[in-house]
Amino acid sequence: MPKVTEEHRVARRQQIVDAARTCVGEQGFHKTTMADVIRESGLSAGAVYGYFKGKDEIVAAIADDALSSVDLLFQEMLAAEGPLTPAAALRKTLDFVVSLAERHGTDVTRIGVQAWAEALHNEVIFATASAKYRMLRGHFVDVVRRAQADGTIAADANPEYVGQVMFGLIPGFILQRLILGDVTPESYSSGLAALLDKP
Amino acid sequence: MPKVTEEHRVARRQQIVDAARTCVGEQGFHKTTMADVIRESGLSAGAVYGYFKGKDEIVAAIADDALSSVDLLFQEMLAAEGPLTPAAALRKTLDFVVSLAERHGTDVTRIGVQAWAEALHNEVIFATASAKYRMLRGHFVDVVRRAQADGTIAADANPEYVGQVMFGLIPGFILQRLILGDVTPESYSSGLAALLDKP
Amino acid sequence: MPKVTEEHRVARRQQIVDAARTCVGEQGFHKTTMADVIRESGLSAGAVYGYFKGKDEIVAAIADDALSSVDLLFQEMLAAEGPLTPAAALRKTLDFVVSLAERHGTDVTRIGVQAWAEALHNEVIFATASAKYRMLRGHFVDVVRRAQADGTIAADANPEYVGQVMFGLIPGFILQRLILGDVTPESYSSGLAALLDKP
Amino acid sequence: MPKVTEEHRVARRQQIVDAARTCVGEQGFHKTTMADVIRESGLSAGAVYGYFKGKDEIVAAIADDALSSVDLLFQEMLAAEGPLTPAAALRKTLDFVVSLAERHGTDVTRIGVQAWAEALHNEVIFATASAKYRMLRGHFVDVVRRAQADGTIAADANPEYVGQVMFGLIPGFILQRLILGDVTPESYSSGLAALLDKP
DNA sequence: AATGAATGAGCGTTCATTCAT
DNA sequence: AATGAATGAACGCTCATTCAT
Repeated sequence: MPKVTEEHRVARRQQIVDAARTCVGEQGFHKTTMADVIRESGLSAGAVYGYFKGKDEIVAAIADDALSSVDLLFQEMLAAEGPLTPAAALRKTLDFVVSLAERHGTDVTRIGVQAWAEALHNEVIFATASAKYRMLRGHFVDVVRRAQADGTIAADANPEYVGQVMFGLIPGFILQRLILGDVTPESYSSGLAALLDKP
Repeated sequence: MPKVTEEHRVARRQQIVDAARTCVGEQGFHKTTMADVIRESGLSAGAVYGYFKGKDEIVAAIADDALSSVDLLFQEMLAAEGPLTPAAALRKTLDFVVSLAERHGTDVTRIGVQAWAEALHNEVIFATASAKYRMLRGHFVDVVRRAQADGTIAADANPEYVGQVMFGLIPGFILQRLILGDVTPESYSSGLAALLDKP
Repeated sequence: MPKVTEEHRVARRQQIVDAARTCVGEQGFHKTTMADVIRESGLSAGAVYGYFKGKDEIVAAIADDALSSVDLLFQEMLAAEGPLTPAAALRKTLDFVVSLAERHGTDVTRIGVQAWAEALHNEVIFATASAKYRMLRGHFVDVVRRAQADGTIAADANPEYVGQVMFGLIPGFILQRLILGDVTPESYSSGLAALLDKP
Repeated sequence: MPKVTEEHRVARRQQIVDAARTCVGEQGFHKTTMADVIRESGLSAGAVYGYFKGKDEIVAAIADDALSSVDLLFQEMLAAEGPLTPAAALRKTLDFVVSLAERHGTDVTRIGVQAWAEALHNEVIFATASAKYRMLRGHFVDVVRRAQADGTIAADANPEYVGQVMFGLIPGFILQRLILGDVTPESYSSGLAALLDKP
């Protein structure tokens, strides 16, 4: 039992998650078999089980990744002080979602949609989704609060509720992009602008 | 028990779909086994296979039902001539979604979310989802066109794009309701109103 | 429960056997399902079971028919008194086999081959095959005895043994015809003649 | 138990084929279930499916074995130069068939008869049977050609046709042995001799 | 006599996981 | 640490047969 560096372990783990993500992106959580993941990862069954207790743990790891990814944007976006209108925040988010979707070989948003469904029957993923989305929505609430400070949004509005709506626009964008294939950040943003700009 | 009426056949079929919906609502498409559906339906394996070619066909039937359900609202809503602001249409839709979710023993929106994920890897369900959602979104586009006629929305806006946004708000509502559990038609509508009413 | 004439019963029974023979000729005994037979016969499940106890009985009926068919020839062939050399008897038999095979829509010899296999694991069919083939072989033994009387065959030969050989040529003819497809009564007879006519 | 030698794999495969042959010999191809083969082999379901894609492949393997077995004799018989009369070749073949039948626990000729029936509805087995029997019959044709060189058989006879007859005697021997139970290489050979030796 | 919907045991096969090497 | 052959419970589905009508 030769000892192995921590780096090695991390790299191996990532190798497995990457393989699994590829499989899940192509076939979904349930059609993906451990044999698929093992083959794609280039490791042996025993090795994979040395890093993950079982399929559930791998699925949870992928779902976690996919669910977290949008959050990254906000860390830099909100760090930059200054005015950020809700419309601008949404536009940046949509652009980021698309860039995520087109990155790598696998469309992360497809994994995300899988995760939504999975969350309804899998406690671990439910907890992750719940936490990640509460945090993400919280960022939108922050944006709303800034907008209220700016006077862009009425001061007496409930910022939580406005945050629900802003956050709530994202899943619909992802879904239409995947299933109807005809939404773009431009079309969606301009549609929102038209709704906002009351004549 | 031969020589059975058409009604009987339809009832039996519904019995199976209902049983399957219950199972899928509780466990998801993939964890639901045919044995589950058979047990829940109270029929025998052979009987179930007399009405459906296989599991895929049952899954497609449930997904179809779930995906279609919201459309019903629009048939009456749009039939009523007269002014219908986008905000009002959305509010009515959300109320309807909640009433659907609370109807029966099974929350239809949970099936809907399953169907989104399934559509990404199942051609038949993809086609259904695509068709149903294009139609549903089309109804919102109609509402937008009326609003443009009324002057509620700028005449030079692209109604398709505005329709994308209105339709796009629904999945986010469903998802937050299921995963975060704190959105209501009231909160969501008032959040939207705050966003719309520019000071 | 209306009474039905005996003719009607016989006709119905034949209808079922014919349907079953067609199916078995196309798919073999085991791939043929009762549903196939029921569909092909144009009757209902209940009706079929009114005439036969079950699949085994139908299979036995078909096998019986197929196994019996060659015997018919001998009844007329032997009835005609006069010299009948073994070679001539065999030739007539082969011609008859071919005519049986090409009769109707179904090749009876294919059913026969099925029956050979089935006889090895099915007591009823074994008994039938055993009886029919013993009788058929007996006819050849009669031919041999006549040939011995004529001096065509040595008087001290065991006619049973010669009968084994003559009868034994038939399955090989049937098999080569079905699987190699290149034997004819002519080729086979002339091959036998060449073997017999020692230079 | 990883890292297994090629020998081990071959042995395991044989273990499965042997088990399957035993089952098929007792019950026939169709009554033999995978559960039977699995139980008889002493392996697990998964292990069996690691060596064969499915039941069809196992059936094909057994049929192939059974159909090939007689060919072995000819390789040594024909290797020995020198006169080999058709009658002698046939006698040797019959002896060999009987020795095959009595070898092991399973009578290979029973499997062979199954294979004949199966070939009529199974392309793979048809192809195997066709090839094996064409080759086997070819060996008899070689014997006939030698006999023509020796003057044992008329030079102007078609050796292919004589080969058909010689080969054609085997199935009839096998069948009578299995179904009538009263033929032996001795009785069959002496019957043939009586037919050949024209007074 | 005839119907055909219903039954349910049992089929062939898969796949997450283990453990001797 | 790593291997991969082996496990076996559980899956989706078929089909000979029955029986209320």
